[in-house]
Amino acid sequence: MTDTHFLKLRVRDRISDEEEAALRGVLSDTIDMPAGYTFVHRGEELGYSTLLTQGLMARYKDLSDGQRQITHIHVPGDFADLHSFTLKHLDHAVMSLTPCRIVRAPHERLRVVTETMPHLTRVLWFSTTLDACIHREWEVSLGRRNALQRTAHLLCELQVRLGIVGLATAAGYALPITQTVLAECLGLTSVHVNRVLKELREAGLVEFRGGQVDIHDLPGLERVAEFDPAYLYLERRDR
Amino acid sequence: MTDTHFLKLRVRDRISDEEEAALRGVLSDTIDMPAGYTFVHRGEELGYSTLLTQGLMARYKDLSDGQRQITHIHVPGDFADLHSFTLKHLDHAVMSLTPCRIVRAPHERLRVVTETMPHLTRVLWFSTTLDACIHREWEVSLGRRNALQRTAHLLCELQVRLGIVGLATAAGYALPITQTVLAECLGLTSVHVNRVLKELREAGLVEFRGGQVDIHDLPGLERVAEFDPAYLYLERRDR
DNA sequence: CGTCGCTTTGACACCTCTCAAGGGGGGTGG
DNA sequence: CCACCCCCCTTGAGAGGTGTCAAAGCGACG
Repeated sequence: MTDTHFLKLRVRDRISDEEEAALRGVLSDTIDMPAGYTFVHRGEELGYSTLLTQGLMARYKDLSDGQRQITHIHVPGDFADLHSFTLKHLDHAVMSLTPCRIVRAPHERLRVVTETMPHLTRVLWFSTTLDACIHREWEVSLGRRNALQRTAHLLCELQVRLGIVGLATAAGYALPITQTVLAECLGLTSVHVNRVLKELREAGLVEFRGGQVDIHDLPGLERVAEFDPAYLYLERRDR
Repeated sequence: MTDTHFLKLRVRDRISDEEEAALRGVLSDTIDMPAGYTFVHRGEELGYSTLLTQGLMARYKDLSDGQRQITHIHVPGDFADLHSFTLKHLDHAVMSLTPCRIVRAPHERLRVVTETMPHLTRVLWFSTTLDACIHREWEVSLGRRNALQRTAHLLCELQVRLGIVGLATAAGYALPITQTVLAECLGLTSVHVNRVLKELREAGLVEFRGGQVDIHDLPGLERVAEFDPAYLYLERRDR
């Protein structure tokens, strides 16, 4: 069930059998949780990182006036909080957006990896820098793209990221979240997201309904978003 | 001249003499460059990372319509592109905002560190995850804070980050950039940044003029920004 | 069959952008 | 030494994108 993670890693690097075994050895308990459950609170001391194997999760920050900004969406195969290994406690919270299955990776075991397996350590390090690449692209969206482009861009990103782990095709993917959650990713209100989705639908590009994204015109969608997947580092390299 | 970097590291962790020596050994040539010089282009293959010792730099992405989003500002002591060690090539460009002095850290030397010095490796890894923390806070600003709060927040962040390396006090700091650059950080137009700065000035909070930030009311400014420096991880911990 | 959460739509407000013009300061060349 | 120029800052007027408020529709579920 952790195969999605190795799928994701192997898109970007060569992972030896020994490394795969070591990484599997890092993992401990499997836990299931319902949707909408905040299982890492801001500032909380963490002794393990969380590998997501099923479902969608989000990193988010709350503001004093009740607003919320989601800073990252996690798909199966992602370490949701590998960065807590170096940070110790997080500057944000992490919640499940759908029912999720996770596997824990205790930090003391990760530490052993970093002390014995340099290449695998670089692969894990890369994984956190890849998260940062996505953060930067979201900054660009939030800062410079209008609501339509921004929404289209997120849908394109998720198509690629879910596609890597076999959960999306060019025709679409399951995205069982509400328009309100989408709005919290996009720095918009749910009312406006609704209007934008209508516009994308009427343009014949993509339809988001009932937790399902149906892509009718992927090139068209990517054109609207000016989507360039380079920031997702899909090519295989040695780290 | 690389002392600012060790100042920054030592705020967050214990660095042994041996580790300091190893890190100094990683560094090679010192280079000076003028303001406004893009010295890392998007997608370019990189064989070294860049430690900034003097001046300000920015990571940015250009959009097809000529807009630009700055995703991060670097202050002295920062590795501007340590993440290129694991990424190999960057998804964004890096430029000098002011005249800068940098020191290069060849990747093959960094690799030796990651194969022999686990703790120092984690410290370097931490440094890239700290960048990601700042990216996330910028996402929150860009997505949820209005122009006034957003501007105030950036000025607070720079006060702290420059303060760590002795380049800011509670009374202010040098910030020799234009309002246009500020706008490219904040996802605004320079015209609107100008209006916001006027509002902050007339509220008696802060004055930005001639490349100098004069803070007249730091608590007031932090209140407007709802600034909480937790995301900058100012406490010392073992990584 | 009622309730509750999510979606959808409309009218209007407001924040930020766009376009435009003028002012100021520093550098450069005559 | 002065004049000019260029870049940046400043301000105004109007436009437009997104938010706010409100109400109705819809579907899942008990």
